[in-house]
Amino acid sequence: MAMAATKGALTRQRILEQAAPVFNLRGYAGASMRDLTEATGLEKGGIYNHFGSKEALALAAFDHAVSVTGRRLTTARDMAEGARAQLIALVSEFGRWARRPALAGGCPIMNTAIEADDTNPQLREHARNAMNELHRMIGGVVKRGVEANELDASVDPYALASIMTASLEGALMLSKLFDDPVHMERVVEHLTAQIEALPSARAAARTKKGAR
Amino acid sequence: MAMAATKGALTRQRILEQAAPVFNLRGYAGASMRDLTEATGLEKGGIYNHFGSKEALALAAFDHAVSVTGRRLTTARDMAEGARAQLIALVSEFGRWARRPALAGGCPIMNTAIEADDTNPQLREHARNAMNELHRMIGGVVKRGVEANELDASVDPYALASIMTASLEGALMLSKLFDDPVHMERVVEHLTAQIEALPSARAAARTKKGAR
Amino acid sequence: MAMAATKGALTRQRILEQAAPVFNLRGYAGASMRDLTEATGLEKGGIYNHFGSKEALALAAFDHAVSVTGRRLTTARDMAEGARAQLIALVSEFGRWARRPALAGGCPIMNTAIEADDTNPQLREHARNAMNELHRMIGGVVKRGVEANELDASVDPYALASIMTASLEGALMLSKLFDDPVHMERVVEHLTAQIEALPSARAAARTKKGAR
Amino acid sequence: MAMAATKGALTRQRILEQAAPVFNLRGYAGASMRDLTEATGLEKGGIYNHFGSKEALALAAFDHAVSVTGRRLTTARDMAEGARAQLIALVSEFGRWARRPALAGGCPIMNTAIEADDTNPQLREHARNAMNELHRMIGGVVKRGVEANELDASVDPYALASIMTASLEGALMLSKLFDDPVHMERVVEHLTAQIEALPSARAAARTKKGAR
DNA sequence: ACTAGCGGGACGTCCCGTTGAT
DNA sequence: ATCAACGGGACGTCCCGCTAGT
Repeated sequence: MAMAATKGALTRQRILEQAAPVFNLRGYAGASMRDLTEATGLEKGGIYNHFGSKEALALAAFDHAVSVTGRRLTTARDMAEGARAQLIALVSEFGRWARRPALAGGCPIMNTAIEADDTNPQLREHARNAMNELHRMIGGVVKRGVEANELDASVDPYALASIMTASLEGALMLSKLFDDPVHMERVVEHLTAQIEALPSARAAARTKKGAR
Repeated sequence: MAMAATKGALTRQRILEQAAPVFNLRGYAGASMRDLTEATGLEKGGIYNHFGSKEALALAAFDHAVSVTGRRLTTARDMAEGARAQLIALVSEFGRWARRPALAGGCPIMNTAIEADDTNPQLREHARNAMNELHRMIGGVVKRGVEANELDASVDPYALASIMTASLEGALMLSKLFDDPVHMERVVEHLTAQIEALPSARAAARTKKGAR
Repeated sequence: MAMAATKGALTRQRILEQAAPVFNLRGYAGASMRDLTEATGLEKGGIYNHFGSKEALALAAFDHAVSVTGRRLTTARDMAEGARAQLIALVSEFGRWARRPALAGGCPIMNTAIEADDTNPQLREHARNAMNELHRMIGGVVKRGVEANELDASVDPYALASIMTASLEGALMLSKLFDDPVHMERVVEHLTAQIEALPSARAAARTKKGAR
Repeated sequence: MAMAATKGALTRQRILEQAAPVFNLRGYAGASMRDLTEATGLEKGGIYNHFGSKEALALAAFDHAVSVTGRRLTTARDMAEGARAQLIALVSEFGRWARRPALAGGCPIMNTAIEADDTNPQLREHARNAMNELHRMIGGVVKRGVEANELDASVDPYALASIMTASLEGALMLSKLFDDPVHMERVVEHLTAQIEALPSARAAARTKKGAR
């Protein structure tokens, strides 16, 4: 039973892997079924066996792309210890994508946000969810840093998340546009300095403990 | 009369004004000639009298959009005095667009950069030029601030420009995606603080002189 | 004054003469301004000086065509004496058009009736008026024949008119379609026999006068 | 299945049925693709899948129209017995069309003959064929009447056909133009009388035998 | 009366996304 | 999974009827 589904599921997976970069490079409006058949090596009918419409395939391919890139970030984060180190690991991993993209075409979340926000509610919803995950990933690191008395409680987790997300995504866009990683490098450097300069909780703790 | 060629030019201008938001909202691949005829009130023939192709119209509409939004920024800049004030004025004007877009659909430069960077060399070139202008606008303010002994020479004009551009564009994307201006507000606040904290030239001079 | 209008009026007349066969051959929808400029040797502006629209020119050209062909019929009629002879003259003249059209393209009234009856109320109205004239021309000959005691009062002028008009127009269509005058010849022969066989008034008169 | 090709053929048929009255009403030059898409409910692509060009569709629609109207005539003919009765049945059926057209817009053969004779050789050829059929339908009834010793051999089948066709077509045109069936009624009455008065073969035989 | 150019829109090709038969 | 065919509609060319400027 589980095996019966296996072959089809593999094909489905293969389609997603090969369709994701196509959508990410050409956009959802710009990618044609022809582009997809060429990328997958399947005929249209073959694709339609697994996805009811181009729209459904686009959504699944987007989710696939997000999960791939997301995994890269969580892995990077998990290899570091301490809030500042984890934040810097995230910045650093994302920054690397200016030279070696995690997925051809750039960040799928930003690409989809830009293309779909005014035109495709379904895709926009997926993009919102994905961006939220990224946001929460960063905010979560900060939160745990505060809880672990590593960062001062005055650090607003989601303000920092907004700033980091915005500048990293913006920098990726700039570096892709100019085909020049320098923009990303500047932003990475800036963010790293900001993160290192985040106020430590020790002072507050000391105040509390040793006060009076 | 000298003004003989007027009528056609007016129509051309009208087309640009009405086509620009269409392209900016739907993307260049997503905007159909039908969308454009509906937006302009002209039929295909009427449009093709003024632009040789949809591509040519897209380029002209992009340039028009850029010049409109660019003018907003230069105006804001010119109403302030001093490098820091001008930088803050730019940030503030751009930040306003999260609530009241200068052009329906967001920043045309970012939108076009995202859509066209992998697919449309012509558009990408225009987007590069436009982004370069923005970059130079910010860098220029810093440079003149240094020359006027207002900012310390250690401030790298183009590093700051990359950081500001990236985070503003990224923030606009976030606020549009979530339909929530808070992301832009956080970034504006952050950038404002950064700008205010830029080292003054006097301090550096004093330090040099009075050191030891 | 009268002379001042002369040159323009001549041009107007020339346009009508050269436009009429174009419309009659190609139809009003099928004739383009280009066809008309080529036929007249004028540019579009030249024609529009004399006619406010293609529609207006078409109406005038139709009326011109009708007056030309109508004149041929009245002339033929007026060269004969007596009702039967006049009717036969009309049939004969119309019949001649199968071999030598009075106007290139056939009978403008029928052509216009066929083309315009469902689509162009203005043209249809002109066609109705023209056809009515033809009808009255035939009916008038019969009427006067009855009044002159040449034909029996039992002859219905307008029934005969309908029959003659219908079969002559139909025959012209057939002969044009097949490029074969035989159809017209058969109808002319038939109508001539019918006309000759129309009951004379003498019998009725005699009856009246010498009745028992 | 054997019926595999069914769907497309049905659509093709539907297009013909809905395009035929459009062409018949507006003419072949006057009917636009837009008129046809509106009438058929299909878009251009849908129509061009089934017909290679507007011209090809026009020809097929004409043939369809002719076959529909032709069938009406053959049915009427076949419900009568004897040459005279069959001729009268044909006249009567055709005459009915002045009040209730067999096809919106009148007789497609005449309409096409008038529009296409000077401009469209292909359509003219189809019109010739169709008119020939009608001609032969009438002539055939007469011929068989002669062979069956019902009509005298002196009756010329094709002369009668010309006269009947011409006057019926002409009468239909008149009644449509004036929106008044009286013209058709007069012609139907006239033709009916003519048909009834056709010399019988018996009379001729008797004459021959019993002459002098 | 000519000329250039306007805005309109018909036309037909091409390819899109989708379906169904095999 | 393939393949052929379907209906849809975007695209751009071309020419239409008409206007304005000279």
